[in-house]
Amino acid sequence: MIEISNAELSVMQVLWQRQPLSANDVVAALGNDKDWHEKTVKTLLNRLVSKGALGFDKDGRAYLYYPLIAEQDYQLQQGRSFVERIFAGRVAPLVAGFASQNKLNADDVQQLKQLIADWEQHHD
Amino acid sequence: MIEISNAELSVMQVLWQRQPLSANDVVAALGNDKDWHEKTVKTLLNRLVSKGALGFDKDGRAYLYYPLIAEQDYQLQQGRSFVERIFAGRVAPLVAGFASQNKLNADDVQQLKQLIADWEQHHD
DNA sequence: GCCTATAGATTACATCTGTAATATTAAGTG
DNA sequence: CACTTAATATTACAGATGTAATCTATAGGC
Repeated sequence: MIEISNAELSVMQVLWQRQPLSANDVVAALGNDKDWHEKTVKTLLNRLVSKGALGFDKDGRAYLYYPLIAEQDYQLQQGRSFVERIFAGRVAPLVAGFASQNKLNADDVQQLKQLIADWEQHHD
Repeated sequence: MIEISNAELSVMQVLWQRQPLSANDVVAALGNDKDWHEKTVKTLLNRLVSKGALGFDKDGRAYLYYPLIAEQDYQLQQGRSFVERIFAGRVAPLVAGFASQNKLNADDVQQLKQLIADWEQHHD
C-alpha cells in the first residue's frame, strides 16, 4: 500500500472533498488550517503524484489534481493496521477509551447499535 | 507527548508486558517476531531512554529497563489522535470498517454492547 | 514574435527512523 | 592486577518527512 505521510494526508483530504483542483486551489483550501508556504504544498502534491496517490490532467500550464485512491479504502486500511499495531487487532478497547474520555456522542452510539444489530443478524 | 516510532513501539510493548528487563531479555523477547540484530534493539532502547519513554536501574554493568509511560495512556492518546486525523474524530465509522471486513468477533460485539449499555445509563 | 510572470521540476537541508557497526568502559576471571 | 568480554555509548548511513528556495520552461500580454 502507498505510504502517505501526515502532511501529505492533509493534501489528500482536500482533494477527497473536492476534485479536481489546481495547485493554487489546494493551497487556498489549506490556508485556513495550515500555515504552509505555497512551495511546501506544491512539494507535497509532487510527492503524492510520485507515490501514485494523485493523478492530474493538464489545464494549460497548470495541472488539475485528483485522488487515485479512495478515502474509504485508505480509512479501512489505516484503521486495520492501526488497531493491529496499538490494540492487538481488537477494536472494542479503542471504543472503550473513547467512552472513558466522554468522546462518544449520541450519533456514535446510534451507529454502533445499528452495526451490532446488523452483525447479530448475520451471526445468529 | 513523546513520539514513539514503529520499531520503538515493539520494544515498549515487550516492556509493558514484563518489567523491568535487561537489554538481553528484551532482545530475547523480540526474537520470536522480529528479525532484528541485537545492536538494533539496543539502539532502540537508547532512543527510548533519550525520549523519556523508558527509565532504567543499574544492575552491575547491565541496565534494567522499565516504561515511564503507561500502555493505557499511550493507547488512549494514540487512539484519539488517530481517529481525529483519519476519521474526523468519529469512532463509529472505524468500527463500521471493521464490521464490513468481518473483523468483528463475538467478544468485540459483547464488549461494545456493554459499553453502549453503560453509556446509555449515564445519558438517559 | 518577445518578455515576463508563474507553474511545475529540481535541489536543499535538518530531523527522524530503520538498521547496524565501532568505540569505550568496567565487571569478573585467572 | 592485567585481560578479556560483554554492556553501554557513540557514530554511521540511507531513505522518509517537513519545510522551503531556486531553476526552467512556457502561456499570455503587448
